Amino acid sequence: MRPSKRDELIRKALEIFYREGFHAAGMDLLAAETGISKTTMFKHFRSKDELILAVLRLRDENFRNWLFRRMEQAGSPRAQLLAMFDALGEWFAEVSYRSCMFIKAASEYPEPGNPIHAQAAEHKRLLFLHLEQIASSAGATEPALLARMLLQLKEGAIVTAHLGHEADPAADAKAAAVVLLERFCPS
Amino acid sequence: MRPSKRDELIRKALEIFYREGFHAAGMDLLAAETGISKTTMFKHFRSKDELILAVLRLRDENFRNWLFRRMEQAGSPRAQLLAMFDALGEWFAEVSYRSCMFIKAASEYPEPGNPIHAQAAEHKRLLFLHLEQIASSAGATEPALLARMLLQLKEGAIVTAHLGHEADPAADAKAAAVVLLERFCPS
DNA sequence: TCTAATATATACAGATCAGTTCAATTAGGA
DNA sequence: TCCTAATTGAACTGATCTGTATATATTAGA
Repeated sequence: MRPSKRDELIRKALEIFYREGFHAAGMDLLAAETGISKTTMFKHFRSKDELILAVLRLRDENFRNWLFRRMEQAGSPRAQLLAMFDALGEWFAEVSYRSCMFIKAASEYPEPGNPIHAQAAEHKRLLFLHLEQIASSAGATEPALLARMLLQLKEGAIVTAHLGHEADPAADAKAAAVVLLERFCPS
Repeated sequence: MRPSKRDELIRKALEIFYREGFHAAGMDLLAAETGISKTTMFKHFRSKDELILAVLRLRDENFRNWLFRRMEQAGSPRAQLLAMFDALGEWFAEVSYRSCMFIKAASEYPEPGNPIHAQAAEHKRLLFLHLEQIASSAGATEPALLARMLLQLKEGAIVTAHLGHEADPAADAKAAAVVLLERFCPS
């Protein structure tokens, strides 16, 4: 029960950073919106950047758990790969949808050497490793290449859902994925 | 010769915003790095947001001119569509590459109603219209769908080139585009 | 009830934020 | 040369930034 305040802070900070942006959301705003005093925040985290890193760790865990579980429900490896885009479609439909937290983090901390940037990159790497394994299970001729292609469609759909005018970016990405699977994943 | 200071400011502000981010780069930093006084900046632009809008207008013009010219050199419509990814590859290889200015703008101004966000979205729309027309010239069965798919690959490659570990995102995207063209663009 | 950890409010430091004011300076065109 | 517009430096406003200091209040276990 003791670390609950810390967890509560991370959880609420995640929502606020996602909604407002990292630079735009100051520590005073976090204190006001979370009801957690600034003193407590800086007792749990030495700096704002460390809080952001903790937020990104939570987001990575939540997002991968959510996505991979949705994919598992689909059954065959091939169906799992396509199910990713169905999950994305549900995500995009949320009214609070505002793109990917890690793309946003990389946008605000553009230097690759920055720890926040590096942690965002690590999330993408973990996604790749998982997709590569599923592509391999699906009997893909080039699992790594197929995984990279599907992930590019995913990132493109995420950006387009936030920035574009298109009706259903997830459906477009899925349709493209079907074609790629036909080519690289003989069934 | 009179509006040169204004143009110079926009041009230099573009580089600084692209490198540092919009929130991270303050007006004082702009004044220090451009050598243009803050007084002059606020005489040309009522606010920082208006300067950002001017920067995005310039970036839109520059980027589309550059990309479309590279594509035109390729010859046939089908080759033009693929040439987009070759151009992306050259862009990604620049040491100063730090993702897409419009994705970054949308990340820092996440509300769709924000004028900066809207202007970034407009850039993506103009890209779509151009690609749709080329896809149509190429005899695509569904030009709009093909254009949306190729653009998703483009955005995905841009994000991956900034945030990923992959060796050559542009080549991956091009390989996927080849497959999509075979399917949607009978030659 | 005592103890020790944890959280609180409040005020503050020092820097930086966007934006303004104003007098002095520079430059171009007639 | 003269006139006008553009630009400048520098100080300034008031708000906000990250982070700290201090003293008080809350909480939970022994």
